[in-house]
Amino acid sequence: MLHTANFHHAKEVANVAFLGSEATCLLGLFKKLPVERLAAGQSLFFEGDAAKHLFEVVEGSLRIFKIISDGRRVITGFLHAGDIIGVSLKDRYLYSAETVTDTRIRRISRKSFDAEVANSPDLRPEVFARLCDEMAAAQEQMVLLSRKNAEERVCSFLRKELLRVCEERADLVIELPMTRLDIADYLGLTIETVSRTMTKLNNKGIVAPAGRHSIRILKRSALTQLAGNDDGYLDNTVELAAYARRPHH
Amino acid sequence: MLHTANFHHAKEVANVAFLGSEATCLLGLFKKLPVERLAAGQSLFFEGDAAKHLFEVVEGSLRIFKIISDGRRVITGFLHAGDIIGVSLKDRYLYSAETVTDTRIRRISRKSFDAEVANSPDLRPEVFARLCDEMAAAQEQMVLLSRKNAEERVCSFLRKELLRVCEERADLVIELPMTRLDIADYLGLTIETVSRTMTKLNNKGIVAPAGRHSIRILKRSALTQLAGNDDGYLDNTVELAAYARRPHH
DNA sequence: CGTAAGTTTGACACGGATCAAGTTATGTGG
DNA sequence: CCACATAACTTGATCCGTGTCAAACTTACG
Repeated sequence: MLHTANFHHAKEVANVAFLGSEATCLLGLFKKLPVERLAAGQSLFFEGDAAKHLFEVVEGSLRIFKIISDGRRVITGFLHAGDIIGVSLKDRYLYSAETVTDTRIRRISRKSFDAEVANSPDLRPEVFARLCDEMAAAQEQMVLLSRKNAEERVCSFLRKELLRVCEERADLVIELPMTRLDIADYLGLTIETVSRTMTKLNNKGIVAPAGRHSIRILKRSALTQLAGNDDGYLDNTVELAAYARRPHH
Repeated sequence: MLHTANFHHAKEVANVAFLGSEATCLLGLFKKLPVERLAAGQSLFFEGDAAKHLFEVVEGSLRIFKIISDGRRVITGFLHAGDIIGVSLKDRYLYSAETVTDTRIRRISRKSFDAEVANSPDLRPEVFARLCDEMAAAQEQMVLLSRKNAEERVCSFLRKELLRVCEERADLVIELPMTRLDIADYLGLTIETVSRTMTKLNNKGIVAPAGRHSIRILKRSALTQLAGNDDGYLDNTVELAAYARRPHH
């Protein structure tokens, strides 16, 4: 089995049970741990490795992905500052993780993490909440991959990135640190289709180019519209009516 | 917001905190609760409803699904006896649930469930394990929807159903209680493509028809082969080598 | 036995993949 | 700081797998 190669191993300091840290949130568990730096394109761990650590993303972005036969890659998610990698894992990593940009992380052993969580009832709801959010995101992604066309996929992606950085802003320039290939492998498309779709959105005046790794959102509402309403219960009256009209069973 | 309409409401008996039940597994929490019966095609709850209950599937099968604009349906999973519905939920159901067959279920209020779990450290690892399994399944499904062709999808599905019922058997006739439309909406295909793919697998001598809701597996290994190895770390040497060969960043 | 729902099969269309070429960034060494 | 090399991206032409539309067939059930 593969090791976490290609990675500048930091010594595992102070990871062994400093119980009673009394952190009030999960990120608090990482606070006292040393920060490690990773250059862009480095591997953090591989799918199948023993899941010995959890990681806090302090700064930068990562991709997590799975590889199947003949080298097809599926990116199941991107991670950013404040995210924790590995909450939903048992003994093995279910995916590989690589940095997209230069990144700073902190790591905690699963052993310490589990011990802290077991000892602190306050933390359990947050672990649970993070798991649920991860699950909800996975389900939205299944919807996207199952039933959305290229334009809906790209708009969903841009909208998600937009919501992540600014809840309500007017400048509307978002950073997309990942490459087109990353986006394609995340959206279940090819790099060419992503590119063409971006061009189409330019032509429609919905977005405008702002450097290779940034994009300006001109019509936020159009983006939402074209994302193909997967907002679920916020307003699914229309969807459920259409569903009822559809012939099944 | 929609209510759990179309559903024969049972009175909510004995759901309020009978702490100290000392169940050693999650299913134990349901043991003393009354069984409810549902006919095929009944709704259990709708996406967006307040998630007041968790359900144990005692017997039968259910589908969980999301509906998006213009009525497109995505089935995110099927559930069977022994499964628990709603572990990964916070306040709202993220999907709708319907019975596929006549079904028997037990229900517990989320309040009781949470209280029992909070009070019993033994149960927490099982909650966590079920969440992780659900997450792992969701990721496999993302891989399937993102990068697999029709044949790989159908073979993956048949293989999954096969592994679910018999770990190692020779008779190899599996029940598929759901309709072709259900399978299609689960695999991100159309009913016609599912049908044609099944026919192709017949012609190849890999499966044989055994009634509308059953199928005989003739070549189990071929099925595994054609499923497009997403087995991850069990043997991903080949995949990783192919990935390394691929040009990126 | 008749009807309707579910499924299979066929003909054709189309969205996105593939193959190929050209263009624009990014980074590197002189 | 510029010239060059290379990676990343865009655009175009064509192909193919799956979707769509339509019809025939099968099964379940009243």
